[in-house]
Amino acid sequence: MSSSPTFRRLPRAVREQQMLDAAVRVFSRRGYHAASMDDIAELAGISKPMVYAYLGTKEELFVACLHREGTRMLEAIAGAAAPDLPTDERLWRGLRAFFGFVGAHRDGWAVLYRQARGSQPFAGELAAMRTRMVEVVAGMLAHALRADGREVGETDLEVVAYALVGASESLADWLADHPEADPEQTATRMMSVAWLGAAQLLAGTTWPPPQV
Amino acid sequence: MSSSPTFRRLPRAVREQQMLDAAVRVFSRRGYHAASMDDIAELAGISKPMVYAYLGTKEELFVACLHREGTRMLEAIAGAAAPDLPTDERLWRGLRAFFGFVGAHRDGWAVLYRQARGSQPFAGELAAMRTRMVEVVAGMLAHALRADGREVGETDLEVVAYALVGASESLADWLADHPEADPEQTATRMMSVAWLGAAQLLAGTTWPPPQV
Amino acid sequence: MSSSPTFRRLPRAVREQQMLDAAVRVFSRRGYHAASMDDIAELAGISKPMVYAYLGTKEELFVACLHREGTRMLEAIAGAAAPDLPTDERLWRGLRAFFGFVGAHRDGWAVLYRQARGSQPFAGELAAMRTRMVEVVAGMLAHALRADGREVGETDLEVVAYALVGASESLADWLADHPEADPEQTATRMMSVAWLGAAQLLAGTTWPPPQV
Amino acid sequence: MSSSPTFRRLPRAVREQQMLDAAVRVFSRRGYHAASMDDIAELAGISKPMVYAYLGTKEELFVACLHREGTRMLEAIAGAAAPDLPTDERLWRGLRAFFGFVGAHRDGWAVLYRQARGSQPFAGELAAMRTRMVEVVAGMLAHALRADGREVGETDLEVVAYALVGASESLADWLADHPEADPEQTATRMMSVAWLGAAQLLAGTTWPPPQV
DNA sequence: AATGAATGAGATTTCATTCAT
DNA sequence: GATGAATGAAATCTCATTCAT
Repeated sequence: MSSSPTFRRLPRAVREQQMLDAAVRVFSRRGYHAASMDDIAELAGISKPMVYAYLGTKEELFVACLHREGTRMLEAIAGAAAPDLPTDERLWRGLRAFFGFVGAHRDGWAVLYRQARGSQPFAGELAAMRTRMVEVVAGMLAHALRADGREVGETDLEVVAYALVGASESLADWLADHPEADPEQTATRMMSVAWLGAAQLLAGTTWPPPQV
Repeated sequence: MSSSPTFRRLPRAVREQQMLDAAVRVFSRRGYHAASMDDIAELAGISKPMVYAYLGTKEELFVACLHREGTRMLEAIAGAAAPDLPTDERLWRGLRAFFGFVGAHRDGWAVLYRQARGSQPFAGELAAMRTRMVEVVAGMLAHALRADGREVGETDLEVVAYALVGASESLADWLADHPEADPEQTATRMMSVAWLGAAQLLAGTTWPPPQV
Repeated sequence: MSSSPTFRRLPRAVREQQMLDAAVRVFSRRGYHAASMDDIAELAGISKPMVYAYLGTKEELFVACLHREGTRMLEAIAGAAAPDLPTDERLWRGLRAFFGFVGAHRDGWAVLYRQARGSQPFAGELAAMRTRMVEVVAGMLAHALRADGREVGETDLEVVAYALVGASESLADWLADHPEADPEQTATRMMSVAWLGAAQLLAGTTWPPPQV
Repeated sequence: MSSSPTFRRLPRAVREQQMLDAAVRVFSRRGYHAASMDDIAELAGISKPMVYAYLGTKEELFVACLHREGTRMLEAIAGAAAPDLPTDERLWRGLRAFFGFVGAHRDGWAVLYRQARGSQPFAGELAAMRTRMVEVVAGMLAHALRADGREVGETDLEVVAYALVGASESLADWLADHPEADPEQTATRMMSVAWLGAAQLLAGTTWPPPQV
């Protein structure tokens, strides 16, 4: 009897995933503040004290969501942009993976990320993820530069990467607001802007053009 | 005597500005939810009921802040980017004005804007401002294209503008997080990416390169 | 110039009536508590401090409304039920006047009265009005009795009068809730119950019938 | 030990009754608006959030009180007025039960009922209870009529029932204001008026008498 | 392991009411 | 006489969080 086929006492790891699933949904739909721990516990089909026991405070719970979804997204991107490909191909595949992910998990990353921006409590986690993201992009660019025998200041690199990441996020929003749009085509458009702009920049072309 | 130096009973318009000033500061520093109406009233040197009487609900108050700061910023940009200049010059001056504004009002627009993203109640106001912004940028690009005798689909234009706006917002964040950074130089960097990328794109170059 | 044909500075009495008109309307429509002094002042086309200066506190203002409307109603009844008529005729005319008044001033009587019931602050005024009312009815009954050479205990008289007044009030509510109903017919129905019941009672018939 | 005499953590049903008891008292004594949720919670010996958790909004709480007390009273009346008794006996027992109930629970039904009248939010509940009450009375009258082979229009019946209910309520008020009065005697007085009046009316006697 | 019961603390909002001009 | 400006005080409601079973 205790070993009934419908498990009540699930192993901890499974329960935690259920809770995170519920939390991501509720946070996404209602926003961080409007979401209540009651809502989350109810959607997870579990009592509130369990949520606290397993995942801690509301803030900690949100960070956990952020972490899981962010990691999933980074993995999707990293898995697509294999390091042995040429840089433009890597960038392209990375962007495609990014927009694909955003399109597929409308509940997930992008929404959480938007919630987190501008809320001090999450600055730490946010900064960490952004850094990981920027590092990936900057890494690609640096690799291309080195292959080309060129050198660029670190700050320059960071800023460019930042701009690319920001542009992508912005288009992710645009995509979220235009459900009929095609993620693939959006990725193509972003790639055009990014690649052409970044390529030129890294090739040494600058603005304003050198005054003769 | 009648013009006593300690003013009580100020006219409505003055008080409203004081309140908005206070509200912008508090919202920026603590975030929308953590900010309390008590805090705002206290900083404005007035009692809470006055805030409600003049500016309405907390939500309405935030929208009012958003509106005032956004309008100020748009005016700063529009004032800098005179329509009779060449496009690259307009874009450059616009960006310089934008980053200058963000650098000078670190409490203002950019932070509020971040708060508002992802909060449904502000979606309307936000969309309106983003639209105004995108229109300005898209207008510049379209002008340049037409002057060049080229034609580009409206969606393409919108997406590119979106990407540029997003990239700029992202760098504004970066600027806010790096107080030692120079707004002017940040503008230059952004201009490089934007102009070179957009210019190429609009010039007809696309990615991927046509396969031979 | 000061004697412009459109009077701004109205004599006090007129202003007070305007305010009372506005107050009766607002109290009736929204209920005592939901009605705000702002609403009343606005509808009266005057500033709030004037309301306070002329008619005092919100509570006092409500009592003033109650008083004015109640007096009007009592006058209407008293005017209809001339003391030199036979008792049944007086009662009938009184009831007809009462239901006519209620039908005509649905805002005034019914709602004000309903508001006031059960609110301690107005118990005093209310009790006074009910007493006046009960006295009138009891007076009619006593007159009829005396004319008939019969005597009835004072408490009995009061209680019967109370019951009649209560029944009338109840039908007044019913009338207020059934706008299609005819006040005159309602008065007739009430008269039937009242007269037949009271008449029998006063005639010496009682319930239960004397056990043989 | 487990059944410690100082109970904390009572089961929900018990706490709900405690809260309703407290709410009825506070609402009765202070009136709906003057009553604060703090007062009620304190009298119930519990914290405010529990009241909200179990019984909802202040409005809902008041409706719950109304419902409980109204049901109790109707049950007291229905239990006393057994359907197999002759009509006058049923009416008499019903009235006695009514005045007995009102006399015993001076805090309860009658006072709440008065609060509710004229407040829109409670119109629904109120109408329902009044309807139940009127139906009971009208049922008695209709039964008597049918037994007598007579027929009366439905509206007539409703109006008469209304008048009787109103008269009873009014005497209930009178009883509440005269603590020394005897409920039983008050019931007798009401019965006299009601029965004699209604009996005559239903017997076909009307007012005015047919003009010869 | 799991949960119903319970609460401290604080937020927004609304009014009646009064200065000061 | 008349009013815009201003506020003290309070009420409702919600939540994250924790006992005790």
